[in-house]
Amino acid sequence: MEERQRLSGEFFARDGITVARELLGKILVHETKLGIVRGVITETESYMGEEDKGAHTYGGRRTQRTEPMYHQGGTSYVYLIYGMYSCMNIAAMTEGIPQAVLLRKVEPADEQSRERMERLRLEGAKGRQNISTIRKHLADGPGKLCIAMGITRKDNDIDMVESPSFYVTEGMEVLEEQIKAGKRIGIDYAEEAADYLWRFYL
DNA sequence: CGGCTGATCGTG
DNA sequence: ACGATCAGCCGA
Repeated sequence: MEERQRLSGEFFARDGITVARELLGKILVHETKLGIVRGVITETESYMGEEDKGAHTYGGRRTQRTEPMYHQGGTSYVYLIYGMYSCMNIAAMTEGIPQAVLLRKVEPADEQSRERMERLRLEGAKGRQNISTIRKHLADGPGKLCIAMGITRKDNDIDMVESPSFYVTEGMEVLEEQIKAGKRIGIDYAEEAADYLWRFYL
């Protein structure tokens, strides 16, 4: 298989909106218990530091949980949501500036990845869902994305610029006009910030 | 397809 | 107590 170039520290050292837009079409790579799984990123959201009412770091909340958001661009931030799902983010900017990009959706990058993602999702669903439902909604949400790519909180606070098993590579070319924007999901409490068009998708 | 709701637990 | 969610169930 053709090896693609890994994204550099410079890529992630930019603001969270630029990184969220530029991540579309790139390939998230994770070594799982079933082997390597590759997913093309097709939906992201930006969380913009201490001023963003929708962000965990709003008001400068630097706690054990939010610490990875403060780390250098390219650091993973994986947290537990609603008691049972994980959300996967990648920090943007530099140490001390807590911007991050939530990964909301991926598509399998190849057939082997598709098979592995289906198996991981079947396992994660514990028999509550049939294979056709899983195929239709393989990784189309932050929780499902994490299950499909085998991402857990063990993968929190990883330097994705250096890690041998968790990183992002170049992928498909994306033109500006292919990028759509909308309101972020699930942050109705964030007042005016709930209306910012900081969700990006293809 | 759209709206509503229970599940479940680490964090502050 | 409270979620950067999901899946099942309902009605259209």
